[in-house]
Amino acid sequence: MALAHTILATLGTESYSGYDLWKKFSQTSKYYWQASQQQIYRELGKLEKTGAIASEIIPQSGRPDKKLYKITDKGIEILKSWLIEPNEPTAIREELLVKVIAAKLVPRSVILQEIERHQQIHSRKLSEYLQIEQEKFPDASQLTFEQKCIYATLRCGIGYESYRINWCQEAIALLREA
Amino acid sequence: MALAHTILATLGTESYSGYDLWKKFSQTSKYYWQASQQQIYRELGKLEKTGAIASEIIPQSGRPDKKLYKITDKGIEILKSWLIEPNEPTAIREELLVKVIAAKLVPRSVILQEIERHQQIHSRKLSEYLQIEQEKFPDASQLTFEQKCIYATLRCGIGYESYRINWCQEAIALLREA
DNA sequence: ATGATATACTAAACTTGTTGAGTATGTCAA
DNA sequence: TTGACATACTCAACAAGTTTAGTATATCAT
Repeated sequence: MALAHTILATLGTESYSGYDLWKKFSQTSKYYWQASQQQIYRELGKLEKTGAIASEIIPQSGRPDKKLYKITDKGIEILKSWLIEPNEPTAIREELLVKVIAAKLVPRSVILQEIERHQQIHSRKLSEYLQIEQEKFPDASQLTFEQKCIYATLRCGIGYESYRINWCQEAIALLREA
Repeated sequence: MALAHTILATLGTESYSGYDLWKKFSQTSKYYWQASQQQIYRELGKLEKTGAIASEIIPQSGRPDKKLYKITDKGIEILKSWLIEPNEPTAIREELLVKVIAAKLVPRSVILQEIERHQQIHSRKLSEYLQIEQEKFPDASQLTFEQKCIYATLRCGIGYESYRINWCQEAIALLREA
């Protein structure tokens, strides 16, 4: 459901082609929504059928033609009515914790190393996000409302990675003891 | 993929019927995996077909018969080989953040109230988890390895809810300012 | 000149997650 | 005695997410 709304929200600010949307999702939108190229193209097709977005073919020389999508008035209405509906918090599905539950079946080092590996992945993401924060949001008090909204999603990403790192450290300490 | 492994991991300790597994998932397993009754029954059917689990029908008087499932040697092997494979961290899909990105389309109070609502939901879960911690894990140093593994998943749940509450507070403060 | 990478999109099979209906029995409270 | 709730399971349709393959052109490094 929400991929459609994420696309509508992104097209609310600016027009994008499917390919550009995918790049946007791989870069800026990754703090809150992850989607593959295929998913985005399929969703764009559906959204165009319902009339929430409209496309225009942009011919390009030397490159394949582009389909530039923009949101329609109907799309904005769909987005607005979704915004005022409450939604449930995300369901938790954490593979790493399933592994922890089944840990006794394999040598202890297997799980400990996997937790450490995850910690490193999250550490790398955290430093990336902190760098973006320094570069793009050096002074939060100077931001417009729209910029604050984007900054809030970055802060959520920072909080998430920090929480993951902390848990990994705690779990390693807890499970390493004899 | 991982629902099958979560079921196998749960059946690794004790035999369960589909209904009991669902209750277990709604209670203890909820810190790391959420699944509906229908999903569990379907997955059990698949797992039995592949021979990872075996069922035994338990006749009951006054109640419908029970299908008690237990893990097979093949199931344990499947679980073990999954455990030693690395896995990627969970993809982030946070509807609330999509709403924050599109916030400018509706009055500011709409988003602020929704964030507050989420904060309350997470606060309720956090106090529930903290109470379970006090009751079941008063002294972490006294636990066996298996108990520590379960405790680690509870700590993850506590960390998650705390991170969500903190972010909600931060976001409300950030977005409330003029 | 060969392969890797980037642009730009389409198609389809498959798995996973959600939603709703249906079957059948028992307990407990209003 | 009627309805709500709990036990215990099956089936089916649909939406969302994953995986793989394909079309076509351009740049860049080895």
